[in-house]
Amino acid sequence: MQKYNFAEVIIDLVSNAVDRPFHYRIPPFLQGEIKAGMRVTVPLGNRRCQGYVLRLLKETEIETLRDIISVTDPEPHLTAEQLALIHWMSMHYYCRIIDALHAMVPALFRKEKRPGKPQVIEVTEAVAETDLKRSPAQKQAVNILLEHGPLSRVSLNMRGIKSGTIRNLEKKNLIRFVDDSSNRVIKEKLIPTTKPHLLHDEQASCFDQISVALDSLQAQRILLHGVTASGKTEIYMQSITRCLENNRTALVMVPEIALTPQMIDHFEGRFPGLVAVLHSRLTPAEKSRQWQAILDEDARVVLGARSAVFAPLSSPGLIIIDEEHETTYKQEDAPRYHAREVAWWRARYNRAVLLLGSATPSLESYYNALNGDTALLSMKERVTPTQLPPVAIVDMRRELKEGHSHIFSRPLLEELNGVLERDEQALLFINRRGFAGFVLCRECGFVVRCSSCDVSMTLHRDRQRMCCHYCAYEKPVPETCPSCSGIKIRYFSAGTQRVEEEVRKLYPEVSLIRMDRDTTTSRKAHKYYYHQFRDRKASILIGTQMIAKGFDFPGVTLVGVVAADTTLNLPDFRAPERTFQLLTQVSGRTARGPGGGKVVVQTYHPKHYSIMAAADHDYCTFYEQELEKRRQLAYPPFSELLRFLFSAGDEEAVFEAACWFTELLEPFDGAAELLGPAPASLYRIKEQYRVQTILKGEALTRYAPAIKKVIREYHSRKPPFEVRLTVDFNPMVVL
DNA sequence: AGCACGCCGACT
DNA sequence: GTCGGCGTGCTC
Repeated sequence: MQKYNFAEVIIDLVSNAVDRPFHYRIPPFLQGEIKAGMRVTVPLGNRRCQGYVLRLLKETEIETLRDIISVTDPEPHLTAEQLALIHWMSMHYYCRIIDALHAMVPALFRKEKRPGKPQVIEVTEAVAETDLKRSPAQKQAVNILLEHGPLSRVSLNMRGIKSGTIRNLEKKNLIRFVDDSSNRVIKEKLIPTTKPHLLHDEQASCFDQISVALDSLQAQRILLHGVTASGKTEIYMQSITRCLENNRTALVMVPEIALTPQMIDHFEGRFPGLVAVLHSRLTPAEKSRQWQAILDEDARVVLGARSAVFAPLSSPGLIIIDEEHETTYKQEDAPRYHAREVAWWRARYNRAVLLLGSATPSLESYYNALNGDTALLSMKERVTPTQLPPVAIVDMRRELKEGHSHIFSRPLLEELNGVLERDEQALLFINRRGFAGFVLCRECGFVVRCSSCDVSMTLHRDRQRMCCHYCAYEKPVPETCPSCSGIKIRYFSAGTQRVEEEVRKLYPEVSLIRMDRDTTTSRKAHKYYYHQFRDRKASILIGTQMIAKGFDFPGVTLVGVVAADTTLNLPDFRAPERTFQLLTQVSGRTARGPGGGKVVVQTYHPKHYSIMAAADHDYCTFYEQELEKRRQLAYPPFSELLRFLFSAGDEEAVFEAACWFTELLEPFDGAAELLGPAPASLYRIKEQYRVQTILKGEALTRYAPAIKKVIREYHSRKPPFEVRLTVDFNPMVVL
């Protein structure tokens, strides 16, 4: 048997130039010491670098080999699963190998020297004769240790013991650190502080089916489609319990915004001492410790946001993604992964169940459910029966025709007056995010669209042209409406500031709060306004996206959507889906109080299917229609998109680079559809011109190696382009 | 990334 | 005559 004399190493440097494995010789003194996944120090040029062993090799073609200098860890730093996932991500998301690795392991953990043996804390004999009445924190810590026996530092942290307390106890010689001799299986019984709730019929039937899946030990994907407040969280928790009983671990993902202290308490209450929490507010040291706890199997349940999808749980049996349709699960910079896709990869690798929960599932997940790739479970009842609010659609064309051209329609004003008279509260919602200009006829609602891509065309004011940023088709700006010949066809814009001004004009005495990116730069400000409004210090809250999610104010009896059209006419093929989800979400912001509530939606497209379906709370009709449209135009989920975005300050250079690159892609035209290069809808952002090319087709991953080659060619072109290229697989927004 | 190699302007 | 500017190219 030939020996592994060589190692394939990826260098820990973020650069396109070293985004490939390097081969090194394993010197005799390291023979048998080195395993895949270990960190090593290797010579590169005239210096030493950290690297990661991807795999061991028996032979290599490379002739100019150098020796590995040293190994960093006694045990592999990366698991076999992580190594495989890194490879998959670099192909699937067209990112550097090192970017995939960096996304997967917390920065500090990568740099730290790993402790040789895990240590646990035990009480010393001195505890018996020490009075801790005056230090309750220390007393609590000692009590926990007496009850459970020796515990690791993180285990104590997970039970609310601060690091300072541990330090003080050590100083007093009341505790000591010893090597951990236990075998770290579950060694404690679950003593939940919150009891499982009794499930109602629908919940019980869903839970039964999830249980069957969990017990089957096969990879399965389940979509739990449950209306708001139908009790999904309780199902999650009981499923986790089931999973732990099978001696496996569980991962729960929620959108960052939903990861509140209450949410964490909820899970820690049910699974005391077993929950690791991963989110962006942890300090690097805390994050690193949580990571170690997961590796040591101290934590058996992980709760976290997007990046928690990489949590190094040894044998996950259940991965839950709550609010699976949320776009925050897609990472917006390299590696541009989607947590739902990574989670499914991991579920397959580990033969685990992937449970996707949502009141408004993504088209992708719904489609998978329809064609049988995903099991579909539905819950239509709310736990506490409250009616979904009536939604009134206001036709803004008619308002105009009847001489009312104000941004607030008469029905909305009427409702607003009522709310203020009764001393209740209202939310006024205006979408501005990713705003791109479109042209709309105020008389008939007509919007200029591209006939082949079915997205709104973008107005380019400087050249006075309409442009489709998918296929680059152009035409002049119409002076009269092509549909009704009206003359009130113009650039459509709306903003929170404008809404605020108008409200102040109408109701000078009423106190109001505006929340958008301008007024809530700090997290503190966000919290402050939230509490101000909840404590009824203001009657009207005006805001963007950020007030659509997770805000529950019992005082709110009216939600006004000032301009549904801004979302609906975004030049993006997902615009109807986003509109439907948004309207459904904002509707959920009311009617939770005892008196119920109302929703008023203002639009120039009162008959649009996504608006009508949202108003009727009719999910199926919406999905059917939207899926049919996607099928006709071959958009996801019927295809995959690969977006190449070129950006630089020099307009000409951007086009030159984009054209050069797109020509290299031409061999794929036919196997897939090649669109562009075309100016991006948001053509200039921060002085940067943006041009894009889109590749649209099925199973694009087949071409990944060839496309990667083209990307590499672009980066190594001489003379080089001073134009940034970003590649995004299935982008969430194409603006 | 980081560092050497390399070929043109103002200094002891 | 040399010191040093940063453009280009490479690292198993």
